[in-house]
Amino acid sequence: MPRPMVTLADVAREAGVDSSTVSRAVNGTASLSPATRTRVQRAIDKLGYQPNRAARRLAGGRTGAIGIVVPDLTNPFFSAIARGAQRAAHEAGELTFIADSDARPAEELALAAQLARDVDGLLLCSPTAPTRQLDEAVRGRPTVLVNRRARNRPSVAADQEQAVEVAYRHVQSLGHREIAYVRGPTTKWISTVREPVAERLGARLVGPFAPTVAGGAEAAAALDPRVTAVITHNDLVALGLVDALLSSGRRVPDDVSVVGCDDIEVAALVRPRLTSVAMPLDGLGRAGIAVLLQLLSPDAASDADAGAMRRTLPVRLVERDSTAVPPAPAPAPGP
Amino acid sequence: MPRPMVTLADVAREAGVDSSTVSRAVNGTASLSPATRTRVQRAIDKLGYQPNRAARRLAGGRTGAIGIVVPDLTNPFFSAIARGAQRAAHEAGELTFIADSDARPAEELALAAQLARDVDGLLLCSPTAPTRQLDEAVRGRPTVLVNRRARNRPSVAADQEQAVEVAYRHVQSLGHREIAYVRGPTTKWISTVREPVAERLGARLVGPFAPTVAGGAEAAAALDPRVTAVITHNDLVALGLVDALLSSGRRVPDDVSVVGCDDIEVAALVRPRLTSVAMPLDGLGRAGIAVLLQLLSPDAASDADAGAMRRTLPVRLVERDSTAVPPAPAPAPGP
DNA sequence: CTGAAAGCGCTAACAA
DNA sequence: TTGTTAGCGCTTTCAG
Repeated sequence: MPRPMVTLADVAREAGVDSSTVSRAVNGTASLSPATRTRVQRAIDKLGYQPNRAARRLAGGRTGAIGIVVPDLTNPFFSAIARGAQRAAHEAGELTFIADSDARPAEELALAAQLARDVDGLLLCSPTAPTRQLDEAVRGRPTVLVNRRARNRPSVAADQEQAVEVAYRHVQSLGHREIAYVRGPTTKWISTVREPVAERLGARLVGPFAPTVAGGAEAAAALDPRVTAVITHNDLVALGLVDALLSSGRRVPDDVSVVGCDDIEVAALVRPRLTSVAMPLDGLGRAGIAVLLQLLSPDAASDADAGAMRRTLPVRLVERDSTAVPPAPAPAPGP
Repeated sequence: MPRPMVTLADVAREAGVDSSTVSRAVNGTASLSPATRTRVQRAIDKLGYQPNRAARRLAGGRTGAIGIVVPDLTNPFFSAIARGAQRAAHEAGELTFIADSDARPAEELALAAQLARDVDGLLLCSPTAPTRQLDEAVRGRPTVLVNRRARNRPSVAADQEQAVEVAYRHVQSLGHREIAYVRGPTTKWISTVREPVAERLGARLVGPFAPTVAGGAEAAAALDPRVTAVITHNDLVALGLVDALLSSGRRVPDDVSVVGCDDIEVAALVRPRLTSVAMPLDGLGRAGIAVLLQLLSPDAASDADAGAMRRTLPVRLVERDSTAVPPAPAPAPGP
């Protein structure tokens, strides 16, 4: 039988004090005499009191919960970020609610809006909706963007410019000259920073394609045959690309080298093992929570400072078996 | 600027009725005259009213939220179930909160207990804590177990006996005679039903090992060299096993055939493509929500009926490249 | 069919 | 340092 819930009033009665005193004891809102403090604590322990989140929120207090919105939990990229965030939050004593927007901007906004009413702060992972609309959805709740930047809003992201550069330099140093970059969804922030870099470096852009295994297969079909090295939007695309390439009789890395992005777990499991640019997934989640907690802290930074709260995490190339020196060029016409 | 929240009272004022009337209109709790109904609806639309979940819960009503607890979101098995569940819930107009227990029973109980206070019902995926403790944690909130059974409690699960059988029959029909089953964690419900079946069929049990890629690698080392076919606890184990086998110079499927379980997405991406027993992941999530919604419905089944609410979903073998006929046996000593 | 009124459990002034 | 007093927004008797 579900025992009746223990309330503040119950504890107060047990301890022989007023419920507001118990509240203060629980929240550390004011200083109490050591005597009552221990008396209250004993009552709490005896009764097994647990604060009621709904009541707290209704009364305008903190709930101790953080909301996390991700586009797709089945994407290892996001589940890794979510896991890192959740762990960091729990270590700080905060509960997390995760919600999956199914990569639909409307859903993303709806979820953010819903969650915003029930939690103290929000972590929005790779949100695609316009900043303006995001603002409206969260209605002033402290929010940090993960893997996306926006003017004057707290955010944490991996160094995307570095990601492209490190991948490009790698294949370039191997001797490749015809290098392609497979574009992901154009609306993503990540694309807007990567693609100019890729272009400047001299890569030829192909796509855009969906950031999925299926997208990678499509990209394979669209690839110029002269290209000997490909850098992809993410590992999923790389996986689909490699798979399609192999199926069509081309060898990896003998005929074409492939570099993925994100270094998700399976990258190390497939054959050939995928060379990939490792993103600090766990770190992104943790850093996101760290920033959010700071925003939430009583001595909260002013709104002005909040804009300055951006964190950029470095990436790292993990070299495996999907990259090698380019095939010998067709013999040039004799002199 | 975050506009002030629109409340029932605001709507009531706008419509010229009492707030209780608006409440009734919103919840369909009682019959209203068509006239007021439309008047209220118009006011709601005009003001953009959204019910406040915390207030609802505090007042003892439904919140329209469902909690989902999974052991590990980075495990594709669970993220697929969670996705299915979330979609089904959203289609029914329910919000979902997902929490990851990090595969720790204590955490699992804590999360269930926390969530139980904020949602209408719970979906517990592959919970490992004892039934008694789970009961205590959810405190009478409608709860359905996914991928785990317990006496007299609503649950949905894949047909695990069939899973072992179908895998075993497959390699057996290929001609294998020395067949091993790699055990997962012994405390899992799934293990308690599968292992007796495997044993009865004639498989030799090895393990237990962790249900991870690393566990698979360990299993490879522990494998009797005479074994020509292996059925694993899940695909992750199969992946690790295959990888270790290949690294140690044995060929798959030429020397040893491997059958995974769950048919997670990467099973089709690795080389050799993994033969696997597909579990109805999306279906499990959806079925779980379906049962839960039924439990939640006003004409809720009595507790007695609840125990009868179990659903078993069929599995299906997906044959790929990791299984083949066994290698020719070493020539027997001549007659 | 609809209004009035009493809380749900908690926090936050405001007094004392 | 502690008690008193209002609500937070909503559901739900109980009248009418």
